[in-house]
Amino acid sequence: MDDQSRMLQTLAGVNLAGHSVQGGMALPPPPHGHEGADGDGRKQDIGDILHQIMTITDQSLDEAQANIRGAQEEDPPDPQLMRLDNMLLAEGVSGPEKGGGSAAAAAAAAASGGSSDNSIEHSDYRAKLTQIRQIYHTELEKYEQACNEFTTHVMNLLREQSRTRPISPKEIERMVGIIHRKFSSIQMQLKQSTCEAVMILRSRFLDARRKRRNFSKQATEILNEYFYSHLSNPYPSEEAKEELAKKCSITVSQVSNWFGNKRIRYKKNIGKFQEEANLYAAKTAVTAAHAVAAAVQNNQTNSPTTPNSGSSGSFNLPNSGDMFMNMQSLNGDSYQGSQVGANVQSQVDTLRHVINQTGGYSDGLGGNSLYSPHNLNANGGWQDATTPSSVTSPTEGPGSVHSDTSN
DNA sequence: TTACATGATTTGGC
DNA sequence: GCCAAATCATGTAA
Repeated sequence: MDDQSRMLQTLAGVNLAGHSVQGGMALPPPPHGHEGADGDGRKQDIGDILHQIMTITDQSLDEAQANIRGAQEEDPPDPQLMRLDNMLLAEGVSGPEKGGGSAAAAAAAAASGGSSDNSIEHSDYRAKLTQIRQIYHTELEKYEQACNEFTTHVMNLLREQSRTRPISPKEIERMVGIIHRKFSSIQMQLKQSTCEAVMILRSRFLDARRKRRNFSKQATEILNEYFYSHLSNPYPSEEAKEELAKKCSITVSQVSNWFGNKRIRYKKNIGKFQEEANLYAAKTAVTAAHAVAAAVQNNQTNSPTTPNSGSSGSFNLPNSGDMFMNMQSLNGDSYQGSQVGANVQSQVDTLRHVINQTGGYSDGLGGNSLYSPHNLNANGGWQDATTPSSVTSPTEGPGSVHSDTSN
């Protein structure tokens, strides 16, 4: 295996099929349509070349060279080479360097939801891709230089030979053509190896991204707090999702996934989540109680005769959702326990939950009947919840009875 | 090793 | 495009 291949493979973390090495030069297996070009084959080719050099006749070398160049320019591009070139261009290995990496990196970033939480992985990916790119260009340059040097060397030999015996331009063309083909095949192998390395790096990078990682405790706590304090309507708006994503250092789609999973799993087994619900309810109850007390006091101050809507009544307040949205938009952090006072709906949820917990069970259903039946309709949907779309449009609150709940 | 928890993906409905 | 539901795949604790 040659140094270049080894380097690329090390970067990609794999062992590609071994390639023969001679004199530090990569000796790849032939691309399709080329005959054997392994180590022995190459030796044979060089033998042929030397043999041809010895039999070259006295002709105009300059003219021959011109013919060679012309012939090369007219040669149709190898389709496989074109594919490789396109791939390398697309991956950002060849062509102008793109800012910070490649199309693949950009695609990977897009796949991640564009968040910054994977920036470390991105920079790692980009660093490795840059290394591959550097190796590729270094090797390519080396090959081109070697090709030119060797061609010049051969041409010089031919010049010398032409003094003693006739050399036909056709033979010169043929010989130089052999040299170029040989170097082209080496270049092709370099491109193949580079493509492989990039593909492996990319797949590894994407695989790593696909790997499931549990969210941090703090993130789970924040999400749970929001969920249980919005149990009547656990459909965070886009803004709330973004806020949660920011707080939890995850992507918005991860927040969506989390809520999707949470809703379905909660609904499937409310009893199992009861303890967790109690925990978060208790956690936020104190804050909520303080906030409600403050609100009550405020109401008494401003309007002592305001009828008490009561906790059970406020649960169905048509505008409770509006209040939540408005308050949330004011501070943007209303879902946090410390600031849950801003979220009247969540306060009500929490208090209802605690009240239900302490108030005992009305039937034999145990904890399961506590307050989820108020939230889940017969079809399993969140009865009091507005439709997800209405969540983002705070013109209606959860209390405004919808018949089009999701299920 | 196993069972369970959990994040991600897929599928189908709307 | 968002959701519910089912499912997959991996992390984790016993």
